[in-house]
Amino acid sequence: MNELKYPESRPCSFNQLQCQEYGNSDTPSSISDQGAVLINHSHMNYQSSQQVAASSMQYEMHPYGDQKLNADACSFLTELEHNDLSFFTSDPRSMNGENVTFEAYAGNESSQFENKSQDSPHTLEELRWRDYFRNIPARAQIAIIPCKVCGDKSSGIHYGVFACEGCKGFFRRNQESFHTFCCSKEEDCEIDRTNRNRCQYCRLLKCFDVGMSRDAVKFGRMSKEQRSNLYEEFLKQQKIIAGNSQPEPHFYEQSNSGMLGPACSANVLPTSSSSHSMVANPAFYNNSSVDGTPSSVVKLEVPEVHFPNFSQVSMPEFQNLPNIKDAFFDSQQSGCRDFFSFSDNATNVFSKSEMTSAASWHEGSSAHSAATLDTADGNKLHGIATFDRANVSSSTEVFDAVDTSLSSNVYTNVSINSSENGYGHVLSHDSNALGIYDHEMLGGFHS
Amino acid sequence: MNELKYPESRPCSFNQLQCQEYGNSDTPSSISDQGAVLINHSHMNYQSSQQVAASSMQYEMHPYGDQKLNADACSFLTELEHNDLSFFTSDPRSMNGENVTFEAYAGNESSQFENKSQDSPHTLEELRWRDYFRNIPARAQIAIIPCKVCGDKSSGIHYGVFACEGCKGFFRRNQESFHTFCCSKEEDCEIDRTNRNRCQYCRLLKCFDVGMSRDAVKFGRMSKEQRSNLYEEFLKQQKIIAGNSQPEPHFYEQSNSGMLGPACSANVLPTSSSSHSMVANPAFYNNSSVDGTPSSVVKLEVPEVHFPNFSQVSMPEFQNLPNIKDAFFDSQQSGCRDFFSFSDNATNVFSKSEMTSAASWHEGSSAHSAATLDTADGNKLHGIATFDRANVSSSTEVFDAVDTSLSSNVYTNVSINSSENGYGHVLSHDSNALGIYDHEMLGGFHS
DNA sequence: TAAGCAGGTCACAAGGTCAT
DNA sequence: ATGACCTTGTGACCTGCTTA
Ligand SMILES: [Zn+2]
Ligand SMILES: [Zn+2]
Ligand SMILES: [Zn+2]
Ligand SMILES: [Zn+2]
Repeated sequence: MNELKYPESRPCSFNQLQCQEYGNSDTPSSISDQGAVLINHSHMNYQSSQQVAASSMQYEMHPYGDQKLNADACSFLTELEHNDLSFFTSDPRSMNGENVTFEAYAGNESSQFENKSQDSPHTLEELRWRDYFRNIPARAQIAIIPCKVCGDKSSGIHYGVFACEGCKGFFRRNQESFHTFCCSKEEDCEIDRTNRNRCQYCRLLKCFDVGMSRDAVKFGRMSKEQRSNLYEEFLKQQKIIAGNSQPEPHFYEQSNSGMLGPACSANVLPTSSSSHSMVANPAFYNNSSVDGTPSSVVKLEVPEVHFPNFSQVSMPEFQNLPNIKDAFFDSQQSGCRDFFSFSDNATNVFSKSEMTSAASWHEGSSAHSAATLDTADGNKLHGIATFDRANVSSSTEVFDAVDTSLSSNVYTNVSINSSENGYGHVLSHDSNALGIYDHEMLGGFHS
Repeated sequence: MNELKYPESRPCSFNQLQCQEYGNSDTPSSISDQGAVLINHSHMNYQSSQQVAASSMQYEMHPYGDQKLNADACSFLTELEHNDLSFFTSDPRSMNGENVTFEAYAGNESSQFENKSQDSPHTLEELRWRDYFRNIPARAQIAIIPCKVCGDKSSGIHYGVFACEGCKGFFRRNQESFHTFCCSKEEDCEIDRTNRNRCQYCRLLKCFDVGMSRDAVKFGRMSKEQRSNLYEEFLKQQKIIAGNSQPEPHFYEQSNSGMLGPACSANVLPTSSSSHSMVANPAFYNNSSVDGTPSSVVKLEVPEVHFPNFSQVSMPEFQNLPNIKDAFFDSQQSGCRDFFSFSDNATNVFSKSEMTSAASWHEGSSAHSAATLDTADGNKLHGIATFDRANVSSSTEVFDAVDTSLSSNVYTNVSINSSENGYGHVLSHDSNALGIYDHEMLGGFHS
């Protein structure tokens, strides 16, 4: 039975946790004769603790300046094997609630997350990839990063460390008042989400071990560099998640409708229209009776999955959701692989989802895009975005590359000529899908 | 326990501040009988809720509303004596990790620091001098100067004093509305970057103590005097930083090679090559046996000074230094004076160093530059930069003004046609110095 | 013009609350 | 005692006004 006690003195730096004196020592935890634990923590000042946190997160220097990288973002699009990409791009600066834009990047066939080297993030594709994910809001990225203490979903950087609400409160309480903890085992209890409350001693120990400290407190909003570091950590976590996922093979039929452009192995996805619900509707993909009769029907095995925070939300409702300012929905192509990330920018992020199918089409003044996704955790998601085509068309680059023929309601094999970042507002999934194409997509919601 | 109150009325009079004690004890750590550590944490009153008026502190009105800085101590620039300047210039926007650029200005021979007149700042020389130091971005100078309140990096003169963004905002908020703060200790809490948020009372107190006041607000751009004062403050800070290093005196020889252009009183600096170390190498200047035999030798007493953060760093190591993204190394010429500034952009800056000699030369695809510097505090620094000549040549302005003859391996007397600031990546000091010229230089490291 | 700061903004985290 | 949720101070960044 070991006892962990610590003093109540105010700015609790680590050196105050020492047993005999207040000077610093690098000595790790040791056990006294009586079994009481003497914990020696090295003093951490503001900077050093930041560095510890950073190093523990394996931060790498950002390899490129923030602004310069978008320049040639889409230069490789001409190399696309499948050029039947349909998307809209516009200058994000011209974005607003009404102005719906859509962006697509093309890359190579390799999966951005699975295949990229952790150490050499200097390929153009990876740079583009990173540039993309910077647009995922910090809160969503933070939620992906586990608590350094217990592995639960972190809620931010607390006392210098990514930590969950629980560990944050636990650490705070133990900073505020006097406590004496004991470990009934070997002082090496594993701390995870489920058992973090079983041993306060080891939990507090771990809090210190991972670097939690009042001296590491950082107020105010993140600097750009910190934001970049957060992004790096997020990326790292994405890779881990992607590496663990075992998506099950799925079958779906692909058919050439003959309506699409020559280079497009087109498919027709008949859909039920006008559901005005944000919940994914498998019927959307299975229904074959639509006005525009497809030449062939694609069947997709699709579980019904609700988009978190968007379930059962009609389009007008969606636009007025209090927590959602706007939504972005952009795509990134790398060969024929599809990749999709969806987030409500609050707590839930579905990233590293393989897109098994996607469709884009026009409908009067609207442009639509739909996708089916295999998420990293084995679920399937469906997303449909409707864009105000009139607004999109006002941003030049877009329709230069898009077949705007409404008569055919399909996209032809078009080349992309815009490299700007754009965001597409996801307004609803109500639409018809008349074409299918393979590409990588990324999508998310800004809140 | 003291309470600090002050009214909301705009010009917050100091004498309206009141203090009152309440709250927390400052119990230090204690050791239990069994040797277990008992650590007492005081409750930290994030926001004082219960305050009781008691003893009032009397503050006197701050005597100065406007912060008058020291008189300008500028040096005077004379006409050019030596035009044998060799350098590279390029648009910094074209810079990248591979693209090394280099820029030089000419100055006169008189010592900027030692010989300058304090009282008559209106000579042509002084004007030039001012024009010169204005080329050190004010923002960079400001960043060197610590916040008078907490010591953090200041962002400018706020409410009359150099202050960081945090203390600026803190003071503003407390001017805007009524607050009541309490100190849980002795009203003398130390305010630094780490703990500035632990006692609002003492922080505000210090704001006043250092002279922050709405009456001291200064609008608009800096006057010349203010700009000069900023520079003085900057220099002062530099000296403090530089004073922490204790370089030992060192010898080096200087010789006239006769290989340089007509207007250049050329010298040859034999060097040991390929040391690949960022530390200044006196042998570089002492060695007289080189391919290009010098015609005469000059002996100078030179202390060996290591560039902070770059000591003993080989070129490959340097490029992978965790804290350094890239480095800039640029020079600015004004007349024939040499000026050099070296910084890791974090904590250490060696600026206003007189360059007593400099050399540039080509070596295959590389361009090199070496310099010896008399720093403002009387030390001497040595720096050598190697640039990828191919990349430099791709940025136009550079070689227009440079003799690129590789056969002679020297620079001729060329005229400078670019005044832009350029940044060069310092990759190593490994090189041979075959030419010497006098010019002003600025160099530094981006981190 | 451009430089430079006051003030505003709002992303963030500390600390408080309270149902469990 | 815990932790999801809330309130509030903080400060990095931006905008607009002012002045050289
Ligand atoms: Zn946790
Ligand atoms: Zn335990
Ligand atoms: Zn400060
Ligand atoms: Zn205090």
